[in-house]
Amino acid sequence: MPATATSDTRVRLIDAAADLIAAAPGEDFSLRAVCDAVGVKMPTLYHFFGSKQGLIDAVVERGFDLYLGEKTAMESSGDPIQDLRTGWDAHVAFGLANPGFYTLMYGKVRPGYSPAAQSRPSEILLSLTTRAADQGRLVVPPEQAAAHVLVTNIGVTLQQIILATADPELSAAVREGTIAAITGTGAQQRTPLAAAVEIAAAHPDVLGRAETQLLVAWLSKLGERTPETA
Amino acid sequence: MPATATSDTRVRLIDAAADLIAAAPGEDFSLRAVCDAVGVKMPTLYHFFGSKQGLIDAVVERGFDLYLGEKTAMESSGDPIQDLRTGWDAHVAFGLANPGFYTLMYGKVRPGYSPAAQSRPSEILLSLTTRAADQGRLVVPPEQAAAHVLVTNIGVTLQQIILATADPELSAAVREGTIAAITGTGAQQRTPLAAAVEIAAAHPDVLGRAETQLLVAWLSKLGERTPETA
DNA sequence: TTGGTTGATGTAGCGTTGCTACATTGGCTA
DNA sequence: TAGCCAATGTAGCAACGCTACATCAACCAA
Repeated sequence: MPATATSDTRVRLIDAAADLIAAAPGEDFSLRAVCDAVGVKMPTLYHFFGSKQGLIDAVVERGFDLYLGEKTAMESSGDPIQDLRTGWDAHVAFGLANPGFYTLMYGKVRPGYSPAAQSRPSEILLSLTTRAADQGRLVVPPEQAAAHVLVTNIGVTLQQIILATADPELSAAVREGTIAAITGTGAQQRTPLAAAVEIAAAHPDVLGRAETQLLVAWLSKLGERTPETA
Repeated sequence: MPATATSDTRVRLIDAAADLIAAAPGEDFSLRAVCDAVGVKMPTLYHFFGSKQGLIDAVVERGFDLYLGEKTAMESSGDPIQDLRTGWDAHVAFGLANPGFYTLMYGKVRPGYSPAAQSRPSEILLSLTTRAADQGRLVVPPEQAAAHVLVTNIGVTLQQIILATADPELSAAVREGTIAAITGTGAQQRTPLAAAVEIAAAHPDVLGRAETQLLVAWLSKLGERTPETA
């Protein structure tokens, strides 16, 4: 009797499937259980989704919508590397909060297959590494940096889902290790600020004399106020 | 009529299952297909393995036997960190060569479940990090170092299985990034200018946001025009 | 009004799946 | 020789993904 907006039934089927998946992440689920939950017979489901994989695809799409909805809610800090950090933590947090969605989005291991919607967050990631590269802060191409971040971020998230335990210490360690690897930042023995001052002073023509003088002053101030970088 | 050694049928069932799994890694497989391949009926399979999961467990066990057989074939270099590198590469190589086994061993994501046999390679890994820690070469506890290595190693392997493409460059980058993270030996490959950018961007409050942005731009320009400093 | 098209749903049933109750066989041992 | 037990077959169950077909309501053109 109903038929409210643009196919309410379709949405309810996706919701029911997502609920069943969330109740048993990583496990299989029955289409008949989905239909029973909505109060509809199987041909209706097949009318909308064509196959079980079609329904799963729709659920995955919704998962990425949810994920990106949370992610775009946080504004950029202006620093791409810092954005990488908050993006990493958001990724892990989403996986732990939604293991059902996450295992479908990133936990299905089959050669040659990955959900099309994966490209959406991947492009955001790539834009961040590209900005970092434009600022000369990467020691690897932005594509490889993005792949490096994605692969380790997924690995650390899947592991925590399997253990059913959040391990923020491990996540932070892998995160910082990854960022250090793509930026070339490691344990320092000499202060790079002093070295940067030398380079600038040796090439006053590149920026102009006044700008160089100001740059040197700023670098010195930075060195005084950030003693941990020495 | 046969009945050669200690249950030949059991071994042949495992072999047939492994073949089917290898033919379609990550996909499901049918017990009847396994039985047909061996020329036996289902109750025989159930006599030996009790359930489908029982058969899968046996296949996984064989997968770890295979993996550890390859792994223990390579002798120790004497240096635990170097052993970590060769162990990493052996792990990735095994996953790429045996995606069917590997997805069962490390690719099944279900909260609270992981194959018992996983502990065998994990203990080898932990003994390596423990030796490294005894030599004072780790900046984190050996348990966290082992977890860090395992998680990134699995992540990089699963990704390459999904893409059905070996990416030795990415694998090596993640490997070295991970080792640098647990040993604290940062790759000193980047220029002091990039390091200065890093410090400035991490402390935008010292100079102010606009000034920091200008400073970053100047340092980047300086880097482009003074290639000899790289 | 009429008649046809289209989307949405139900009835019924197909073949396959994991699994099992039960019967049968064959070799080993008491 | 008698009995036990591991190994295997026969037959079938319930649940699964999927589909041919019919039905019904809504819309739209003649």
